[in-house]
Amino acid sequence: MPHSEPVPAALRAALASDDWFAACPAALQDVLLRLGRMHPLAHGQSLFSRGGQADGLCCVTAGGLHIGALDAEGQPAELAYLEPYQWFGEIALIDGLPRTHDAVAEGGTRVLVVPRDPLVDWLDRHPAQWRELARLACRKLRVAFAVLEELAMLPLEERLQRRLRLLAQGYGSRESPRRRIRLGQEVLARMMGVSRQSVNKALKTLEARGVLRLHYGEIELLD
Amino acid sequence: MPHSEPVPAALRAALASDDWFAACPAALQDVLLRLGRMHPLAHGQSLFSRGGQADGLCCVTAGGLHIGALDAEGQPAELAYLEPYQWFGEIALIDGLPRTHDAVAEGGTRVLVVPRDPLVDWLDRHPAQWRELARLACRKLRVAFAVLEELAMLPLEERLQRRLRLLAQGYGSRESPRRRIRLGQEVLARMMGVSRQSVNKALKTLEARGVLRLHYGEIELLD
DNA sequence: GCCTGTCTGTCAAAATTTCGACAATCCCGC
DNA sequence: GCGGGATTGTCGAAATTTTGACAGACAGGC
Repeated sequence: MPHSEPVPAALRAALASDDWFAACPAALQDVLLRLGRMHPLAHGQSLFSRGGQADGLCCVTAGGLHIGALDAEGQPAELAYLEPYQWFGEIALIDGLPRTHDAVAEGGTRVLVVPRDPLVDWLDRHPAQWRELARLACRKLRVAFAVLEELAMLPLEERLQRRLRLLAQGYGSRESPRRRIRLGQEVLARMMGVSRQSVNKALKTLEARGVLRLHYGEIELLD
Repeated sequence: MPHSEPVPAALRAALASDDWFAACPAALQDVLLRLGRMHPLAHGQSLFSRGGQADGLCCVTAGGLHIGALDAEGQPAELAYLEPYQWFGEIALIDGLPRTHDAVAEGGTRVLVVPRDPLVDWLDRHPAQWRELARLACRKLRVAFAVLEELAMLPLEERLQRRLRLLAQGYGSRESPRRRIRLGQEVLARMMGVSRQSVNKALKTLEARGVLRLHYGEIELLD
C-alpha cells in the first residue's frame, strides 16, 4: 500500500454522482469521508491482489482501475474497468474473506480507501447502515446475473453492445452515460473472453449499423 | 401463488445444513420460521417470474427449482438449479426491485416463503440482521464472479467440472458435497450456454479421465 | 517533425462449436 | 413383459472462433 493523504472536502459533491453513494444516509457518507484516506497510484501499480486481506471499502476518484485476475499461465482476464466514482471492495468487507480479484491502476489514479476495522466498528454501532452495504452488493449481483445470462443467450455483437453501455454508465453507477469509452480493443477482448480479432469484427459490424463510431484507443457510442 | 401451509417445526434442523442459515443468529432463524409459509409446487409450476414483484425471501425444502430466464424466442437459459436447503430471493428483498429470474419447480417441490413486508419490518426493528442478508448476497456474488472468470479463462471441460462441483455443494450452501447430481445433459448444456453435444463430449472426456461416471439422467462425481 | 511503441484492420489456416440427424439405451406405466 | 417417451452417444457438414501474421495508422516524446 502506497502512502496516503487525507480526503479533500471538495470530493463529496463529486462522489454524489454515484447512485449508491448519493442514496446513502448522510451519516454514512460522513463516516466514509472521515475515515477514508486517499491513495495515489502510478500507472500499472497494484492496489490489492487476489487472496490478499481486505484493507477496506474503496472508491476510484481519478484515473481507472482494471479489476481482473491472472490464470495459471499468467493470462489476464478482466472482470471490470472502474472509473470515478465507483465503489468496490464491499465483498471482502462484508464477509471478511480474501479479495476476489487483482486491482491495477490505468494511468495516474487516485483511490479513496476506507479502512476496514474502523468502518466495521462504526457499522456495528449503526447497524441499520449494513443495509446500504447490502444494497451495494445487490447492485453488483444484478449486473453479474445480467452478464451471465447474456453470455448464454446472445451473440457476441449484442453482448459487446450491452457491455459498452454498461461501461458507459459505470455498471449502473452513473445516471447519465458517458459518450466516449477509452478502452483498447485488446482490453475489451479480455473482458468479453474472446479474441481481439472477434471483438474487432463485431465492432466493425456495430459501426456499420450506426450504433457506434471507432476512434484510436476509444469508442464513441451513438444514439 | 398457490395455497400455503404453516412451517413444520421439524424443518429447523434440516435448514441448518445450509451454511448461511446455520451462521445466522437464532433470533433471525426464529423469525424466518415464524413468518414463513410452505408453498407446495407441482412439476413445472412457477414460483415467480422475471419482472414480478418480490414476495419475499425463499428456501427450497424439497424437490428442486430451475432458476433461469427465457429470451425473446422463448429459448430458456438456466442460471442455477437449487435444491434443499438453499435460500434465494434476497436481491429483490434488499433493493425492492423486480425479480431477476423465473423459478420453475422440478418434480414435486416445497418452498419456504418468508413474506417481504413483515420480514422487512422486523429487520428494520433489528437492523443488525441486515448484515446477514448482505452475507447471503455476498456469497452469491463470489460464486458469480468465479463463474464469470472461468467462462473467460477455462476450456469447456474444466468449466463443466467446476460447475458440477458447484452444483454438488449447492453453490457453497452444503459443507459436504453431494456425490450424485440428478441433471440431464440437456439442462446442463443450457446452464453452460453450449450445445448438448458439446456437453456430452466434455463429459465423456471427464469420464475417461476418471473424474466422474455417467448414468442415465444423473452424474456421479468421483475422487 | 521524426521515431518508436502501441493500436487497428485484415487475412488465411487450423481448431472448435453448432446444427441436424439418427440409432441405441433407459425408465416408467400399463 | 411391453410399449412409448425421454435421454444419451455419435456422426458429418456448416458456421464460427482462434491463432499467427503483417501492414497501416496513430500518439507522444524528443
